[in-house]
Order: sequence, then structure tokens, then C-alpha cells
Amino acid sequence: MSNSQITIKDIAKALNVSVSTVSRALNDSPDLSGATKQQVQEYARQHHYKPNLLALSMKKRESKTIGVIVPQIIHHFFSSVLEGMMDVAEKEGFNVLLFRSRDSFEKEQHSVQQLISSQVCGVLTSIAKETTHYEHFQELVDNNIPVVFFDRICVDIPSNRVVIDDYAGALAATEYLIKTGCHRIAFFCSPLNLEISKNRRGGYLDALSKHGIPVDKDLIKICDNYDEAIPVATEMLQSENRPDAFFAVNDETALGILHATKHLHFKIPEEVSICGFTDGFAAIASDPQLTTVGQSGQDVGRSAMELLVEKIRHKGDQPLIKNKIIKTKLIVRETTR
Amino acid sequence: MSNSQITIKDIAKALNVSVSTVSRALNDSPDLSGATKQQVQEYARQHHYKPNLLALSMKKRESKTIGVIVPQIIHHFFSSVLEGMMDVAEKEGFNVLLFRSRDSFEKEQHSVQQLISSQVCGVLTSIAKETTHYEHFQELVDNNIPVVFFDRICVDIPSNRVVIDDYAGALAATEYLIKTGCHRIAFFCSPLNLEISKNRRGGYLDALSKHGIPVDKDLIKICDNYDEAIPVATEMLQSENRPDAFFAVNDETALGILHATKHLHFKIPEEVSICGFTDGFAAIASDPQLTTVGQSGQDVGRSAMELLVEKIRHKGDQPLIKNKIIKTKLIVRETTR
DNA sequence: TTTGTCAGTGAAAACGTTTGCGCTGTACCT
DNA sequence: AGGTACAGCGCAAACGTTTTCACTGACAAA
Repeated sequence: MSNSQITIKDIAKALNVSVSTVSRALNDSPDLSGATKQQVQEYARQHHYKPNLLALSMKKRESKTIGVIVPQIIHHFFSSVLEGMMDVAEKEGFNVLLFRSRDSFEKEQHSVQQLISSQVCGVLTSIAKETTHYEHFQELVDNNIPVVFFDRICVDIPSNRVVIDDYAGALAATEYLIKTGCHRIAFFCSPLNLEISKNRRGGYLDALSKHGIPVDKDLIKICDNYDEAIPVATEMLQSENRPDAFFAVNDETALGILHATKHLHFKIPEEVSICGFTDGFAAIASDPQLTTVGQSGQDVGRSAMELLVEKIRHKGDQPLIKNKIIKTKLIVRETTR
Repeated sequence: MSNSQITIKDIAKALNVSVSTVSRALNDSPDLSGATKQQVQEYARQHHYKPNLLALSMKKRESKTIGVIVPQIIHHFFSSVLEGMMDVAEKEGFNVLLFRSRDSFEKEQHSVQQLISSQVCGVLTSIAKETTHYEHFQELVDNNIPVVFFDRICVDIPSNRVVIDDYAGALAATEYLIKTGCHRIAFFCSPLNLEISKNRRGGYLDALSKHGIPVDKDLIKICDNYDEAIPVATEMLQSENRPDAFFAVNDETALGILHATKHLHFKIPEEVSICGFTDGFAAIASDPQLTTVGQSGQDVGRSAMELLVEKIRHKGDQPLIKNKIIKTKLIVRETTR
């Protein structure tokens, strides 16, 4: 809010013309005399006139604003996604209203309400870990607001999606571990209500079965962060039938495992191989450097925003559902043979 | 934008009352009969009525929205700051409009314009590396929009500021290096138009002089990222009068130095000590783990948002300038003796 | 009965824009 | 001269709210 912002009315009064004339002058309308136009534009420039976006949005019934909900911001993947989104938002002339769910269902729900209230013309989101039902997202659809889910998608809502090729990434990573001689491969993943968990586990399991390795349920843990990974990995490594490789759902977890492994003085990668998922900065900074499945958050963000903008532009057209799959790339470094 | 959102008018028509009545009912006004109120509220609930924030903001002339401009999003410090800001924005009921300058003056300027146009009721920002003049920020002040600068502040504009205690942090780190026996301490920093650079350099220089160590200009480099740090550090380490310690303006740079040092097979910390600034996740993931000056981005973000909210609430009061200094903490790990 | 009070509601203006329509006056055509 | 055409501009409605003011009717006090 501002007390002193100059409006179209002020200009009209000062120049002794009507508001419509000012409006037309500023929009460079063809049915205005050059002189009047110039005069108005000049005055506006000098007085730093800026259109009131709220009024404009009201009038035009579209806000040129896109809502984004992420579970967390300090997080290599999500901040990369945001960065990518900003790239195209900027290019396409949209502003971004940011919300954060902290993986809480309630906050996610509230954010959606705010976004609808704010008249955003589209929403990009990755669902909270807690979320298991989706009425709030359905409301977006009911209100005719395009939604694109990214990464953690929602299969119940008809909408566009951008996902990492989790299955292929996990498959490739697991196969690589197998090919380099590992056969007791532990898998650390997030809760299974998330699609990404299901898909990565699918890749892991299929890689095992493809190579005739039986699944050992004791090797699969729900564990997806650095701190928890340390004790869990430590315990596994101390068991008599210890794993000879770990595949983790993200880099933090993998680095927790790495920490535990080094601490127990296992040789990496000779005795224990480790592979992460994401390829954040820490994967390079660690020693040994982490082998990981690279996923470009920026590509995800860019694609999601592009899809959304396209959907906004062609509203009312065919409501076809377009999905985009972002390829991963196995980045072999020093924690695997 | 949405075609189908239900408005107060729709409710009025459906219930055969006036819009004023509906408005009052929804705001729980005391001078309405209980029956009418209940009826309206019930109808609104059933039809998922949501107030149009744009209209509301227009009317009330305040948008309950805060603008944030950061140079970059994929960046441990800035994403931490954002996270902290969201904490208090959420608590205080403000929405956040996010912009990113990519350290470009032009983009920063454009973002400010958009924020003014968007009628935000306050702005939080950390200036772009390129920025050397500040008319655009002055415009915010002229429009009576409170601004709080954080981290990379702007001294020319009368406004609140939240800064890391860069000077003290750098002083403490340098002194620690000196006390542990280093006397040729290199310093890698960002361009000097940024206050943080000046202050950190100030701390570095004062620590040296305090301990009677002469300043060697060859030991001071403008270099603030991983990739550039590697060749620069390599060259320094190969010189005959090599440094025995490095102090870098951020962790990425420090880790670049670490990489170069390990590559040349210097013993860390016996032959070369390294200290960073930030304490991101990579500082723990690296091996040896990085000694660094911990700065809590979240605290910075929280404080900045708190200051801003306070300023918004007490608009028109004394325009006193409050600064907040966030303490740093030297976190000694394995890259120093 | 007359007056006053007050609970309950509606009408209308306002926030800053855009835009369809209509009004004026000049210039051109016949 | 009479008519047409159109350039140039203003009026007013509309977007969804809130809020001031005024109105109605019921009921109590006189």
C-alpha cells in the first residue's frame, strides 16, 4: 500500500483531460492525437506513473501472477526448480507468488485457498509428504485455474505433470551397482505415498529382478535424510549379512550413509558402494565424491512453467493432459567402482 | 483468472438480499440479525466462496503482500533467508511475491517497478552485485513503501537493515587461523562494491594488524566461486611463497580451494588451513569437513521480515531506522588445526 | 395518538482501470 | 449549401469489495 502513488486520475486532473484519454494515451491507442498522447506520456514519465496492477487485474480479470507451492525452500532440488521457474516466468511476463507447505497438509490447503483468493492465473506445485487427499487441488480445477504438478505429482487430479524419470534413473543406478559387482544393495527411500518413492522403488526392484537378485525386505528402509541415515546405515553395516551397496533417494541421505561408512572404516567403493539421487553441490564437495543420479531441478522448473503458461494461453481449448518427463543422468564419481 | 469464482453478488442474488448484507454477514458484523448471518455464511461455505483479494486490496488500499528480491535462489544462504522469511510471513498473514535479480541491475530495477505496481506493502531485498546506484530503491521510499535490506545492504537509502556481523565473523576466523599458527593467510572475496565484502575484508585486515602481520596484497583475490577458486588457489599454492591458510568469503569458494589443495597433495590442516563462510550443507559433506563461519540465513530472513512487518504496522510513526546484526559463529571442523 | 429509539437492511460511492458508445467539430465530397 | 465521414475526446459502466448514510418498521415511552 502506498499513500502517494500517482494515478491516472491525477494525471487527468493535472492535464485537464478525461481519465479515458489518459488511459488511451498510455496504451498508445490509435484514436488519439499525437500531441495529446505525447503530453500525457511525458507527464506520466516525469511523475513516475506506474499502473496499478491490482486495478488492472480486476478489470481484465486476469492477474498475470502464478502461484507456486513448494514443500521446502532450503533444499537443493526445490530451490533449483524455483530458479528454473523464475527463468521462464520472467521471460513470459508473469509474477510469482510463493508459498511453502513444510510438507504439512494443512498449510498446503491454506496456500491453495490463498492462491484462489489471489486470483492467480495458474498454479505450480509439488505436493506435501503428508497429503493423501486432494479436494483442495480439485477446487483449483473447479475454479478453472490451470495446475501443473511437478516432481511429487497428484495422480487423482486431471492436470499436467512434470516428473523426473525416477523409474529409469533408479533402474540405471541399480543396474550400474549390480554390474560393478554389488549384489546386496540397500535402498533408502521416502514414504510410499509419494509417487517418486514408488517409481524409484520400482526401478530398484526391476533392476534386481532383471538380474535375478532376490529382494531382501530388510535392505529397504524408509529413511530420507542425513541425520536419520547415519544410525540406520551404521546398524546395517554392522550386521553379519551387511549390504555391499547403498542406493538412496537423495544426496543428503547418501551422504549420511557415506559418513557412517567412513566412520566404520569400510573402504569405499571397494567394500561398499554408494549412490545418491539429485546431484547437488554437496555431491561434488564430498570426499569421495558422490556417484549420483543427476536430475536437473532447473529443467523441471522451466518445463513446469512452460507447460503452465501454454495451458493458460490456450485456456478453453482442448483440455488435453500433457506430461513431461525429465531425463536423469547417472553421474559416476568415486563412491562406486 | 477464473471464470467461475463465486462472488458476493452471486450470493446476494441467490439469497435475495443486498450485497452490503452479504458483506456484513461474512465479516460477522454485529448489526445483522443472527438468522441472516447464518444463512449467508452457510451458503458461502457450501459454495466455497472465497473473497477476491484483489478487490479487497483495492478497496482497503493495502495488499497484505510483501515483495522479496533475491539475487539468486539456488544458493544455500539465500534459500535459507527465504525460508526464514516465509516462517514469519506465514505467521503474520502476508503473502510473498518473489523476484530474482540474477545480480543484474536491470532486472533488479524492473523487479522494483513490478513491486510498486503490485502495490506490495513492503519490500525485502539484497542488492545485486552489479548495482551501484539506487534511484529505484529511492522510488520505493518516495512511494512510502517500507524497505528492509538484508545481507547486501544499501547504505544510501534510509531504511532498516539486517546484516550478518561480517566484520566480527571475519575477524574471529582470521584470528583463529593466526592463533593456530598460520601467518600467510590468503583472502578470497567478492567485488568490493558490496558492503559484505568491505566488512569481511575489514575483519581480515584488522585481525592481521592486531597481530602484527603485514598485509600482502598478493594474498587478496577477488574470487567468489568454486570453479574460479580452483585455478587461482592452485597458482598461489605453487608459488614459492605460498600461503599457509585460506579464508574465503563463502563455502563454495573454500571448497574450490580445498579441492585444489588436496589435488596438490598438501596436508590439511597441517600444511594448509582453510576456512569458509556460510556453513551450508556442503561444509559437512566435504572431507575433511570445512571449518567455516556459520551464518544463519534463516535468522536473517526472520529478522528482516519481522522488522518489515513492524515497520508496516507502525507506518507514519517515527521513521526511526533500526538495524539488526545477526551474530556469526565460528564452526571449527577439520580444515583448520 | 404521537414521538422517539433502534434493530435490520439497502443504496450508492469509492478504490484505479479499460472500453463501448456517443458527442462535437472539422474537412471533404457532391 | 447540404450531407457524410471521421478524428478526437468525454461519459459512464464495470470488475468485487467495504462502508457511510439513510431508510423502514416495530416497539416503547410519553
